[in-house]
Amino acid sequence: MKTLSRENGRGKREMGLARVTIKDVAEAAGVGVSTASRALNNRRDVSEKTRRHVLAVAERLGYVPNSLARGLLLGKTKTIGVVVSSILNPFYAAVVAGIENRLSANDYKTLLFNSDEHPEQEFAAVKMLMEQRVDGVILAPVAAESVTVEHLVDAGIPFVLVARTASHPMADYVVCDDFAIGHLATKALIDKGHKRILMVNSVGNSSAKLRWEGYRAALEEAGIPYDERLVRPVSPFEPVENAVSEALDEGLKPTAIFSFCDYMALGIMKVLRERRIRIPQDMALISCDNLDFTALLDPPLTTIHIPKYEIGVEAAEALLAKIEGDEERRERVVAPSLIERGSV
Amino acid sequence: MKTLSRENGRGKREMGLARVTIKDVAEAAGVGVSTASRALNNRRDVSEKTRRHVLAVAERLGYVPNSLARGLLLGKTKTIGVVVSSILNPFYAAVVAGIENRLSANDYKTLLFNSDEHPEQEFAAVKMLMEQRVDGVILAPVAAESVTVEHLVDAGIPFVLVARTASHPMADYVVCDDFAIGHLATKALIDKGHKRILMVNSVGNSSAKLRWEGYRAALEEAGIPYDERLVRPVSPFEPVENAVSEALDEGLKPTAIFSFCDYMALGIMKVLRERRIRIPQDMALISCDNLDFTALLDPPLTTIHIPKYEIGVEAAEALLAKIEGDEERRERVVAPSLIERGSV
DNA sequence: TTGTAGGCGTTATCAC
DNA sequence: GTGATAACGCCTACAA
Repeated sequence: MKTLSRENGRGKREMGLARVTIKDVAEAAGVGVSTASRALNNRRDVSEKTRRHVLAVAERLGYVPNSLARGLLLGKTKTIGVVVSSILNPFYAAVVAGIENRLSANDYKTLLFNSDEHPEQEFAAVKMLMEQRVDGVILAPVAAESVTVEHLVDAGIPFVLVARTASHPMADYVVCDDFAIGHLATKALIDKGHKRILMVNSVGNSSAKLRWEGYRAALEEAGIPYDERLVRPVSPFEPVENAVSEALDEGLKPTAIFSFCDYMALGIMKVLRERRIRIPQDMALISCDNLDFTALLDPPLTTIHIPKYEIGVEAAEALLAKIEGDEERRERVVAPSLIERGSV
Repeated sequence: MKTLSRENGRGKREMGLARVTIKDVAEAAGVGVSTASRALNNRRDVSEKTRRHVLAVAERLGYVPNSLARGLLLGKTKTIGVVVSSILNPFYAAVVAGIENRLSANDYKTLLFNSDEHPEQEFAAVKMLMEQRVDGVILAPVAAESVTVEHLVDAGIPFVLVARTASHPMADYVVCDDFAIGHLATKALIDKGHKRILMVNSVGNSSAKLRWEGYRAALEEAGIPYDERLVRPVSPFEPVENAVSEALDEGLKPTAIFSFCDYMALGIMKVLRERRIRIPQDMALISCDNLDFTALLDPPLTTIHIPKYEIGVEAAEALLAKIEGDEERRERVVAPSLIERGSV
């Protein structure tokens, strides 16, 4: 029965891995394991003298506590799982940065997964997180109807949706006011005299739906008829360039474009540049996110600011509260704002 | 003695957490735990019939394997720790994306930490990773002289440096050829007739040092005297704008600027714009990274392409090989390339 | 204040 | 092909 342990032990020693356990520390310090444990965890019920001694011995031996063992015993890992579509998207990078900073302030680790906008990948990620026994999950759901959210609710894992919502009545969330975004952007365009506004939208998620509603509301308020053909849902797997080119070729004669995000705006600008369509003289362009490079584009991009980092921070706080046992529903909607620059 | 376990059990059940263990599955399926384990892990030494039965029962009960327990026993977590300065930096976002994709292809999880360019934070991150018992670490060291690297070597944890190196002779790494970058950029400027080239550099890390050497080499080859005042090391905590403004105010009369990265170039462009210094007519600007927005800046930025994603992939592969027991040293240096656009 | 022992959930070993 | 059992490293209730 020693085989397993010896093999493991040797394997690790060969690689020089920290094989020192609390038992080793206790023995070397000439105390019992529980005393060592108490000392290591800065508990009060140890004499100051032994505490110092144990700590010194642990240091000398290069003792590294094993979170796996601790997590297994305690049923808590101090780890939060985060699932967003892609960390390559600076929008989510900012959100995640906010989450991570807030979480680490409370001594929580962040386990990050990308869904790449695939519901299956999203689900698989959450499954992994459950196996890792994370204490909670922060999720930017791929779709409004999300099996993943269902699963999270069933499993009883504390979670908070971020940036996007899902239609589950139990879900807490921290999002930007997407209706307001759609309305704000469209109205800004209308105020400049535009009537035929091409909306290059995302598809499937809650933001796309709500911004579209905001777009329609603004049109209606201004008495401008809604033209379905002017709304282009672009899947994340399709290059924006194609969608824009198509729309432009169909003779819809838009005079302005409302882009779902700054990244799409980049593609749109590329197409316009190739076609020698000048911004804003021939075509106005407004976008969303306010990523930091937008101010230095040619022309500087008019965009809707979304407090990305702050949304991440708030999501983390909401989750922390839930984990601490706060039963209150959290439905936080933060306000966007218009950043006027040269593209409208 | 039941107190602890009962309390844990209840606590979890209250929250609805998956409390189903392999033992529960075994009992419900009417088999022993080892049989259940074999079935769940798709081992051959189980009859197809029982395998299917066990799997069905597990599914019905909503069994979620506990990676903590498994990791504790096996001494392997299938988790890799990654430490970069900041995921907010699109350069590292790309590197991490490459790492994550390659790793998940081999069923490894990625545990991500930011160092924020602080050696202490970097060290703390690695400490956490060790507590989590990660199987390996990928690190973009803050400084060339790194206690963290030392620590990693001492602990015997397989690791690979990425994007930057450290001066430890034992360290494997995957980097871009920073000397070549410095040389390439400087030469491109020299070829356009520039002689007074302001280098806005980073500080402390290996890339900064090597690019500076490349810069000097290119100058020397062209017979241009090296002027120390034209090299500006900018710490990550200092806004580039200040450094550039200062340099400009000192009457050094540079005709071109070599920026350490596209992000710094953004700040540089802001300053130049405020001062009504035209690019490239009054001042040439070349940068590094080739982030995707650079093509659409005003003017489009000439920059050195660094294969960020690929570097991440290669680092992951190198680490995987090490973990599999490959003893071979890995010192991979990938080539940069010049992307000529309108800023030079 | 300190030591002893049990168990968290899993898998490898060994006997059947 | 299957089942019992011993660890992995840790923390805490209890006894001393």
